Amino acid sequence: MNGLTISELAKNAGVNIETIRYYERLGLISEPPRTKSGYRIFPPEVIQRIRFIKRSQDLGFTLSVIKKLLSITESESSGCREVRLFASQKIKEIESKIRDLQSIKSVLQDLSSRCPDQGPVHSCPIVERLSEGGEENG
Amino acid sequence: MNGLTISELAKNAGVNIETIRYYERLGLISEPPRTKSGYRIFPPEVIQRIRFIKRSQDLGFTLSVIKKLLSITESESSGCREVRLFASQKIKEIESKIRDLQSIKSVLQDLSSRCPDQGPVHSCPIVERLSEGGEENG
DNA sequence: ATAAAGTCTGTAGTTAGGTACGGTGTCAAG
DNA sequence: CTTGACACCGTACCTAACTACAGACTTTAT
Repeated sequence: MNGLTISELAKNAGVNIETIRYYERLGLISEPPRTKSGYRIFPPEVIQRIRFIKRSQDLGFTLSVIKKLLSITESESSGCREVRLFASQKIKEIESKIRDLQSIKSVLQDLSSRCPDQGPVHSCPIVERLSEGGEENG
Repeated sequence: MNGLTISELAKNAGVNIETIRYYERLGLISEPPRTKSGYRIFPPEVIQRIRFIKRSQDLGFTLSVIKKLLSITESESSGCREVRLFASQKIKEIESKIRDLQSIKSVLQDLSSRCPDQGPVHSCPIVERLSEGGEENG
């Protein structure tokens, strides 16, 4: 039998042992067969599966999204379209996050540029802005 | 005495009561005086302080950074320079985050553009990329 | 006087993605 | 047969920033 113990799998996939058991609990990898004494024996293709998970995380997918993604790639009935849908949704999310960050950045840059970089803090426009906020008063 | 109860403060500052007690535990606001029966009585300026905290969060500062920021704005000896340092550090962080997101986005866009949006998943470039990764093989 | 609303404390739960530990059982080498 | 490495399970811990709850006490309104 050409299976891997949990630590062999961990080494091959580049993750912690506990992470594997965690993924199993979450249903990201299926429960492997066990030896008569209860040790997990993983089929080698689980290495690829864990790498898939890790690469997907790098692209900003959460584990719950990855779980769905995996089930799509496994089901025979579904195809490219659904996967592409995931991707385009994620692109939208990323774009919106970038916009948020850019507007925060320009606020900070504006404040910084008006800060004399010397003198007491009570004349600092950054602090003023944080202290007083915009126009709103409730 | 013109103090606020915790719920008055919460309403004025736009936060939850529990959040106020949480900030107190973290040392973001100082322990207020109490009535003889133990109720907190907040000086009105705490409203501004909590708003300061909230606005700083909006700009991406964590509570621990905000705590330092608050101590700077309170100390007489320190000034603009330190505050500006915080801001420019945060700008750098934001820029790096934007770069990360942009590179993730272009990977996804590239994959999406090569996806035929039909057909089975085993011919989908997105899935292929996730399954096989780049060149590395360990 | 009594009920409703407010406050107190300490602790536990939440989300996300793990990591660590304690106590026990198992496998391979010498 | 003993030692050491490995594995098992369940649970607790971690960061971050809250949020909720139980059970007791206080204040306010009627």
